[in-house]
Parts: sequence; structure tokens; C-alpha cells
Amino acid sequence: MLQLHDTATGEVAPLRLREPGRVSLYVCGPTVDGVPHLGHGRFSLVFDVLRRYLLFSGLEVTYVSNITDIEDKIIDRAAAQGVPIAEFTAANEALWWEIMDALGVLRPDETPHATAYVDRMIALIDDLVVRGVAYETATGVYLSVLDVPGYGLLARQPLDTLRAGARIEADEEKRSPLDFVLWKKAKPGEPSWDAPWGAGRPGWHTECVVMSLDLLGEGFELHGGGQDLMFPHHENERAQAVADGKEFARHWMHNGWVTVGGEKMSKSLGNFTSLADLLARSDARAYRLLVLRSHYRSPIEVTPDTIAQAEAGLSRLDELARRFALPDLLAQGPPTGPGAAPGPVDADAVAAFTAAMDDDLDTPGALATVFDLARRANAAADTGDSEVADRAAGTAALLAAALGLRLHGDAGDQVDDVTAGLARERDAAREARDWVRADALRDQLEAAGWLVEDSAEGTRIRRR
RNA sequence: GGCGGCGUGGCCGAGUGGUUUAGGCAGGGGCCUGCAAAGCCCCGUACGGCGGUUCGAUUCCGCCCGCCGCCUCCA
Repeated sequence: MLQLHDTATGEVAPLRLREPGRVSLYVCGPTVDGVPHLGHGRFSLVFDVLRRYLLFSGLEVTYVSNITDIEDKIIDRAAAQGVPIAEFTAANEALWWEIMDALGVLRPDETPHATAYVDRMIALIDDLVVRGVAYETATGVYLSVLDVPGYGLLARQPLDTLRAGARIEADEEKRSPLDFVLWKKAKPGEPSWDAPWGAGRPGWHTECVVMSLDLLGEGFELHGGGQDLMFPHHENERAQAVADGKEFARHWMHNGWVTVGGEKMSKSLGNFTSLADLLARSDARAYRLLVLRSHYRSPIEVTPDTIAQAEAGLSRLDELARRFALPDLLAQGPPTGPGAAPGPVDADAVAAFTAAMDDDLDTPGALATVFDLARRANAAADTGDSEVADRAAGTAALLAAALGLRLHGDAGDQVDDVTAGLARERDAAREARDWVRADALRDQLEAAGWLVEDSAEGTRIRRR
């Protein structure tokens, strides 16, 4: 059974399921206020891998990830561009899904939008006011965090030290500087919804609480996101659920940063790389492999060099797929167990893979079993032991697929007639032992961007 | 200031109280090849510093140094 580090306890513990065989995940999705960046890609890939592994483990998985489509920056940027908010967010969301598809991230089962949940958010806020844990001021409605048992759980820090660092708000009416806004009263010209406290919009922390409980129910298994969401976002979500008497997420999972030159990449630092830029200059699968190569809680450094290393690893696996004509196991959807393999599997390798993944999603260890299988498959094939070789190669394909890594065999490259003709000419030259001409043809093909290899079937070429 | 994380061989990156190694990339040697490429085999005596615990620590404890993060919008 999968064990995961739980942010709330700081310990690695088994996921506690509400009912056997089923698991529900809620992952905080993007605010569609601009282009998706590397950090978005990392959390999407990390939780995609988690989801795929749960599926591979034979569990029925419900995966919910929201789209925040109303928020201060959205309002500002849409206005700056002179575009209606709905148009602005729709365009950014379309780009988001386009890039998620390119990364091979499975679409969530549900993608609730904040704007579709305003009524239910108002109902929650109203309930919190009635319960006496939320109060109205001139600017909005706030949650009184000192009235919430266990506040500070996810911040992993005592309340008084949190308070020491809290920003002094302009709103002097707040009872505690840590209190956060549930409802923002609208200023003239801002988009708004009617509510008992006047026209306004919900605070950011309210949407996820309402949407997760609505779609997954109380006590859903896991809530996740990037580490920067631990506090205050997730802390505040939990606070609302607790204040409302609800059982919230059983387990909290947070992934580490993408760093640039050792520093956190973030919107505020302006040092971010968009995923579109990354995908334009590298194999989309390389980022998945790069993410898998380190533990999800460690920072990852994304540089041209680390991307190139990932691409080199990818070509090794692609070479395996080519040599063994491995099928695309992801074509039929995510594998739900070893039965998805093309043939008999290496049970020891699957066990090693599973042990690694069960241990707080040790993807580097899991990946090591895949590469080890690749080496063993090649070695066995070199000595003519096709049974062992096929089993190892097929198992490697299975495990790569379980991680969402699609391997490319020969099928991927479109060879045009001229290129194919050059390859045939080279075969003829080699047949005639005209090495000078054969090498010249190889140079010509390579100059055109092809890798040229000799094989028993003649010149084999593929895209570099 | 409070809280937390990290520091592993040329690079990336796991892991472990001691016996045989993670894995990948790059590099060196070899096999294979007309030459290559791909693939395989072998190799490089890694654990920030100082103490402590221990028969023995990279792995546990303490201190120090360095880097990073959170405490404020942010995946």
C-alpha cells in the first residue's frame, strides 16, 4: 500500500481510504491569469504520476482539480488588455489544457470553476457567520482564525510566530492580522455577485473548500498542491471546513519548487519560464522524465543541461522500444496493473518498482528499475536469450507506461522519398563495398538531421 | 527574528550503521562494426567541516559553515 508524506503530521503514513478500492484526490489547479509556467507543469506532472500509480495499483481514482477563474490579477489583467474577464480566462484555460495534453497529463475527472460555485460559497460563508466564526467589516467578511482549533497545522508553526510575521492590513477592523477574507466587497467597476453582505466576490481560499467537499464529500483522501499552498491557502481551506464542522482532507501532499539558478521560480520574482517555451525547444516527455528523476518534495533545477540529460535518457528508452518493437501501452489509456504488459512480466522488477513507488512515491528508484530492465533486455538480446530479453523489455515498457512515459519506436519518424532513396543508395554502395560513397551518403543524411545506423536489414535512419 | 529543508563521485540524483553495486548523463578502456552509430562489459577509491555515541558513521546526536524556502500574492 502506498505510503505518503503527510504535511499535516510531517510523517510518512499509509493513505487511509474511506472505502476499500477507491480513492479521491483534490489538487489545487491554476489561476488562469496568464501562461502556464514550469511550476504548474511540475505539480501537474507530480499529481498525474500519483494518479497513474494509484490506477496501476488497481484503485478506482476520482481526481478533481479546479480552475480559478475569478481573482484580483485576472480582473487587473483583463482590464489592462481591454478584454472581458470571461474571454480572458477562457483563452488562458484553453492554453492550459493544450499544454497539459502535450505533457501527457490526464484530464481530471472534474474541473470545477470558481465562478460556477459562488452561490455555494456564499452559503458556506453565511453559515460561518451564523456560527459566529466569521464577521463582517466595511471591506468584507473575515474568518476569525483564532476560533479555529488547530490553526497553524499546515504552516507547521505556532500561531504566535505566525502572527509576528503577518502583514499589517489596511483594514483595522480585522480582529487578528491572520484573519483572512471570505468575501470581498466590490469596488465600483469590479465584477460582483449579490450576497447578504453586499455585492462582491469570494476570497480565494473559499472556492477549494466548497468545490472539494461538494464533489468528493467529507473526509476525502488526499488534498495536494505546490508547497507554497501549504500556508496560507490550504491552512485557510482547512480552517473553513473545520469551522463549519466538516471533516476535510485526510492527507495533505505538497510538491517542491522548480528552481532557477538555485532560487525559487515564481511569478513575483519574474524568473519563470513558460511551459510553451520549454515545449518549443525540447521533447515534451523530457520534462516528465526530469520531474520523475527527483523526489517530488525536492527542488528541481530546470536548465538546458538537465533537460538535455533527460532527453538523452529518453533516447535510451526509445532505442529499447525500437529494438524490441514495443507497443504504445498508453494508447489504451493508463495501465491498471501488470496485466497491461505486452507479454510475461519480470515479477521481481515489478515488485521493486512497486516498493519504490509505495515509499512516498520514490520515482527516482522506480525509474532506476526501468533503466535497469532496459540494460538487462539489451544484454540478454545480445547473447540471443530472447525470452529473457523480451520479458525485460516488455516489463520496462509496462513500468514506463505506468509512469505516463510514452516510448517512441520507429513508427514516429516520417521518412520522405528523397531520404529513403539516399538510404537505399547507401545500401547499394555498402553492398558494393564502396565505403567512400557509403560514408558520403551517411554524411549527407546526417547533415539533413538524421541518425544513421547499420543493421541486418540495411541502413536504418531516424530523426536526431 | 520564528519555523523548516538541503549540502553525495565531472554533472543530475537515490539510498544505507559495517559486507557487492542505486540509476541516468558525460568521460576513459574493451567487445561488436568496413568505419561509425546503437548495444553490451569494465573503470573511476562520493558522501560540507569539527566533535560525540559506537567495535565500526556518509548513514544516529551536537555544534559550525554554506545554500534555499516559508512566516505576504504565488504550483
